[in-house]
Amino acid sequence: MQVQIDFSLSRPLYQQIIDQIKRDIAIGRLKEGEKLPTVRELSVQLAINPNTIGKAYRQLEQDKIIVTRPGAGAFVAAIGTNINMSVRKKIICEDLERVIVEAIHMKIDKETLIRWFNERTGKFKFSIVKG
Amino acid sequence: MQVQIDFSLSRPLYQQIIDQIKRDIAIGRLKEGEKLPTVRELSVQLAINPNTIGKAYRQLEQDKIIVTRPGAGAFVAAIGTNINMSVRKKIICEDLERVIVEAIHMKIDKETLIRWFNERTGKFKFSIVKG
DNA sequence: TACTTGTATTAGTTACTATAGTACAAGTAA
DNA sequence: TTACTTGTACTATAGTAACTAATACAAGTA
Repeated sequence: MQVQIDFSLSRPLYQQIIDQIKRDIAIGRLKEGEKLPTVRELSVQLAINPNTIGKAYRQLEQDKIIVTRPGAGAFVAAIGTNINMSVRKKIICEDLERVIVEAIHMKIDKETLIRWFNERTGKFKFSIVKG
Repeated sequence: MQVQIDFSLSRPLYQQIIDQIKRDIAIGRLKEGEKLPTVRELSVQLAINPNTIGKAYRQLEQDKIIVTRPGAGAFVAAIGTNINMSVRKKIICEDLERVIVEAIHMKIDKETLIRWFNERTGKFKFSIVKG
């Protein structure tokens, strides 16, 4: 696994780590059961305090993105959620609307935005369609 | 104009104000040249410190979303940007990817996400297509 | 002239981020 | 068992952002 940290970004370091691990899973680069680097390994590799890596792992564990076992390490969990569907829709749609608003103020026309969206969705590994 | 603040959200108050004004413009509810509530009016209406409203207005002014004139008030500016197209694409696409990653971890399938996206784009007023 | 409006400044509180150092329970491997 | 590794927990500290508070000021309005 390869994690890239950008100290110039305002986004917190622990959040950048979470972002990239979730992205690697979503893109299929990290698969269920695969072992993640240890907290101490990553802290050396990225020259970041171990507590910061630990915070990221703890958050990922809480969100059921990974499963950790002290002594063994951290492993990618199966993708899943027990959040109510209407809540999930609310969260995702609010995020989508925020991007749309941003695009409009950047004078991006509708067709361009839709094209970009379709280009991006193609890069990821979605769950199997229900039914 | 009607602004709703949710103190329970972690999103900063000044950011919520910015979000809503930008959204109202993008949705066509606020039109170019229209006068916004005064800093003091909003601070009373929302029971928020005037400095917080001022911070939101200053940010909007800097982003050229509104034009302010001390003594007169704040007014909606024309939608526009001087940001390079490749930079705009980078920003928007990173935002889109973050939503897609989130959706995948919430086990939303591709077709559903695309449907939601199309539903949302229909609600907004995009710029005229170039060319 | 009297008033309104956005902006600027200083100060204080709270929360978050990141670092530092230490300790511990659970799993691994000899 | 023993020695080691791993994620977690804890305390402490420094820096930054968000918010509030109070005041002042320049520019526009009536």
